[in-house]
Amino acid sequence: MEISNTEENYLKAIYTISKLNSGAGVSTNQLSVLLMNKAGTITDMLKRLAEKKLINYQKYKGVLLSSKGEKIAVKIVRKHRLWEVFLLEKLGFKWDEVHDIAEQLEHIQSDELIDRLDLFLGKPKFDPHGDPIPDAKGQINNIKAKPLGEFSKKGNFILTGVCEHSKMFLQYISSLGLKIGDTIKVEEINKFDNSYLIKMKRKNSHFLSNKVALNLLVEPQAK
Amino acid sequence: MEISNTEENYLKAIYTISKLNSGAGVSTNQLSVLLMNKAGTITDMLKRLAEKKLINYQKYKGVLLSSKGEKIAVKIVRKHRLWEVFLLEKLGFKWDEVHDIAEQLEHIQSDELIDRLDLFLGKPKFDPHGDPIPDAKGQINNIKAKPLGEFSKKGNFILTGVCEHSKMFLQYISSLGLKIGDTIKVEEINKFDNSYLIKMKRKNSHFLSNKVALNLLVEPQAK
DNA sequence: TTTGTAATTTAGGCGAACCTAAATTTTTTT
DNA sequence: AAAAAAATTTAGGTTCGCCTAAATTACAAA
Repeated sequence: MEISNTEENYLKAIYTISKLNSGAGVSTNQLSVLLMNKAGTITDMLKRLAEKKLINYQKYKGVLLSSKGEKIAVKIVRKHRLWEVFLLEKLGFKWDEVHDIAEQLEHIQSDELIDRLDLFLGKPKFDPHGDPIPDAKGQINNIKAKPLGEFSKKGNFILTGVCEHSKMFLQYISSLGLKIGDTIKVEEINKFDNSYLIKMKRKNSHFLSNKVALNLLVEPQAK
Repeated sequence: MEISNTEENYLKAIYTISKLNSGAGVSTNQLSVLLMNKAGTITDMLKRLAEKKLINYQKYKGVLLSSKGEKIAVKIVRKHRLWEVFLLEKLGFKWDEVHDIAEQLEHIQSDELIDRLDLFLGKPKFDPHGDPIPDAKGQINNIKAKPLGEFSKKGNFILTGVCEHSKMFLQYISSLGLKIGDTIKVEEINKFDNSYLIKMKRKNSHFLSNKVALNLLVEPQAK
């Protein structure tokens, strides 16, 4: 079955919003805002997607992806994030420049291409923003990442992403020698201001203010 | 001005055919064959492209690119060939697998992307088929490559491309250990059947039939 | 529970890019 | 140079993806 770029964008939008909705039905209005189309246009497309069995749609009741539709949406997310990694790591783009281009690249059709790109990039688990990259089977590394600042236990964590994307912040954490995927060991937590004393592999210890810690997404190390 | 993917494909097709025509006007029929659309469809589009001043078109008289249209066509060719190099050299695709994917990638819009890709690939002058890659200004390295079979002199040549792109042919020449960029030394030419005795760097000598030699694009080594 | 408002759907239209079939122009053949 | 054939254009129709405006349904408030 042929699926147009536009249809792909709708599926992706439904996917994204239903995640934010924590799985609840996605409304026409929400889609109209995200996709910047009029509500009537959205309804038109929902009908078409429903005919193709890509979504479960009942008039006035909101919409959710069918399993077929979800498979496609996840694949687009996978492609998007892989291309972002490529643009950043291989071509030297900045964090804030990659999104629009990845938005185009995510529609390139070739399974072989995705597989090879994945391999070329070293099968990354996270994209430059710390979001997980679904694997070839659509499995998403469903981490329970939270800001480091919300944990109050010592021990090892893995840096999986950041909340704040400003140049200043990113430069700061790079200057500490921190990058996505690194292991961070929390040695002390200061009860008074909730600052952290951390240590990275083969590096010196550092203090992190609570403000910084709230912007570092980590997961407890599996061990 | 907005130019759609479809319009880009038409410009590229006109460009390609007019090269083969050695610069003569491109007919509706030729376009209809190459683009696999009906003649009436072609006429529709030619009118639109003419309105946008991308082509010079007179009813019944064939069509040529305007300078504006040519600029765009050359850029698409540049993008196509750069992506081909990427797919081949970085992702390990085979010669015959890259075309369809590059056909999609050539429409990605971002000047920054092309520039960075170009740099990443080492500013290659030729694509995997030996066709020249226009530079950022649209200049094409206009080599005087001819089929080896049309030279009747001994000495050193550089393999810059092939005429025949079939899997069988490409596999045959790979099996001889030949690839684009290699130096070929012609040691003997058989006057009777115009076959060639050649030698490559650090390899054994081989016979090449005239038929094969006619499909190898070479240029005499500068030296 | 009725009424007003917000969300959604329906209806009718538009341009892009395709099609078929008929009309026209060019080219070739006799 | 006239007739036949081929190439091209025109006319009218389709689907996709969008729009506006009107009608309908759902929800919230009085």
